[in-house]
Amino acid sequence: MSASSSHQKNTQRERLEAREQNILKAATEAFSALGVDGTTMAEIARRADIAEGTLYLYHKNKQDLLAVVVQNFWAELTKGALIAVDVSLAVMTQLEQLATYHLAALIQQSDMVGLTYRARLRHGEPEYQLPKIREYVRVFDQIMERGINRKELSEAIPLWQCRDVFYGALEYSSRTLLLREAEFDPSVVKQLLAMFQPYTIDQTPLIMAGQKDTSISNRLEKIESQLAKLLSDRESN
Amino acid sequence: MSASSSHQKNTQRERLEAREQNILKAATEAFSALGVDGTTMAEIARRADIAEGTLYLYHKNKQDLLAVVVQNFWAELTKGALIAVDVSLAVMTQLEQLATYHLAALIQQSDMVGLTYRARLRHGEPEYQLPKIREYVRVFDQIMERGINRKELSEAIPLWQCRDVFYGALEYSSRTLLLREAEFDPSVVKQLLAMFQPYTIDQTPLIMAGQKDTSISNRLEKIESQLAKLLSDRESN
DNA sequence: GCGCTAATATGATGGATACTCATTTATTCT
DNA sequence: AGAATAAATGAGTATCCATCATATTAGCGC
Repeated sequence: MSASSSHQKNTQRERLEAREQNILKAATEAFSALGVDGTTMAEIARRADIAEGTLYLYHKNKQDLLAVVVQNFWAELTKGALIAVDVSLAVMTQLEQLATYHLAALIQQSDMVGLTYRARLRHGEPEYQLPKIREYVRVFDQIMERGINRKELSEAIPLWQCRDVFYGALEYSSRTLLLREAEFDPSVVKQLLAMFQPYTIDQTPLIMAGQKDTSISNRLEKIESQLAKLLSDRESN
Repeated sequence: MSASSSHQKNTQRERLEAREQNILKAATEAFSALGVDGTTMAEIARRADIAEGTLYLYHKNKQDLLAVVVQNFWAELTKGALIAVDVSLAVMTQLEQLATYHLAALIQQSDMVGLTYRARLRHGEPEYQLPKIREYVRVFDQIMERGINRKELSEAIPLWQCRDVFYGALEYSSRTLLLREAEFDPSVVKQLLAMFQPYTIDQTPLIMAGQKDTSISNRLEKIESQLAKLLSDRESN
């Protein structure tokens, strides 16, 4: 094989790949700016600088294109989440990092959340979850598993229910913040994490700057036993 | 006024009202069964047994009709919630009732949740919340207020964040349950309520079997009084 | 009851858009 | 270079939302 032919083939493939990316970008921007119904296939084609018919060589239909856009969004989000979380830190800190990242992303790209709901709605099929969202959600699961392995979290922790509380609360909070036209609010994350405290088995106090602090019930138990001892000593006198 | 003329006028109004209800019912069933995109205005008209053009005498357009359908759903849900909650019981029990009712409704009418997301999406307007949903959400707020007034909940409770956790978690959980094709699961409610325990000022232990235990502030108060006694005893010696 | 007026209902029609397909253009292989 | 294959095009089609001129019905004074 000659270098030139190889090169040619390469650039050809690259051109196809580039076009694919072009379409993805054009569609993402259009959907995001104009909404699904406000975006015509003609508009996407125009933005990607191709003919309308060409779109259908890359994507079966509009719904399919939307699904790809949304999947791509969540895949990117997963990448960012993995970077945002520092596995060397305490798991509660990791959760805080993930929650902060997640909430900020939802607020900043709220339009994508709307598109996600729209993409899920494939009528007929029995409520299907996009695979890339599944992957994203697993970031949380991995942190929790780490926590259990490291004995920082109780083994009895109801994993999937915690996950639902975590993502559900953040999603709802992002909507609330947007409705109030408010910015990112760290207290949301703080409050949410506080509700997970009962599941922690804390060894070291540290963690969570600004957070008053950690496993209160653990410390309470210690105080209670000390007090009980003092009182019983007193009585015996 | 003659009885007959009054009656006539009445039936005329009633007929309009009945038609309105017919349209609402037809639209609700169609949207629910076929999805927004799968439902044509012609189909709704057919189901309501009127001409297509007549629809537009009652509703400006499809989006508007969808909004009415969704609003009606949440209004009905509010009625049900008010019945499901027994204000004479402890607030945590009321929360449990509301959570149970809410989760069951979301599962049973999951299609309506999808329609709700779709109805919210009015592009251009800055993320607007449907008034009837606002009313529904207030059911939670009222319970919480009662709890504070009755001293069953801490005054320091972050109300709107708790609300977001409550509804967010339940909404997310309903999706999870549906994906697993599972039924209503009371443990979801139990776990969620357990996370609210730290905010309770419990006078009586009861509530929530399985929950390890209860009000930290209660324990703190006890400790504080014991400590104070100890210290004052010490000083008097 | 009988016109007259206002309110209500209708469905054919226009305009817009998602998707198809016959044709054209580009690329690869010999 | 030329045949064969792959990719791209955009005019055409079917569908659907929304409108509006026309038709039907109801209200009401006489």
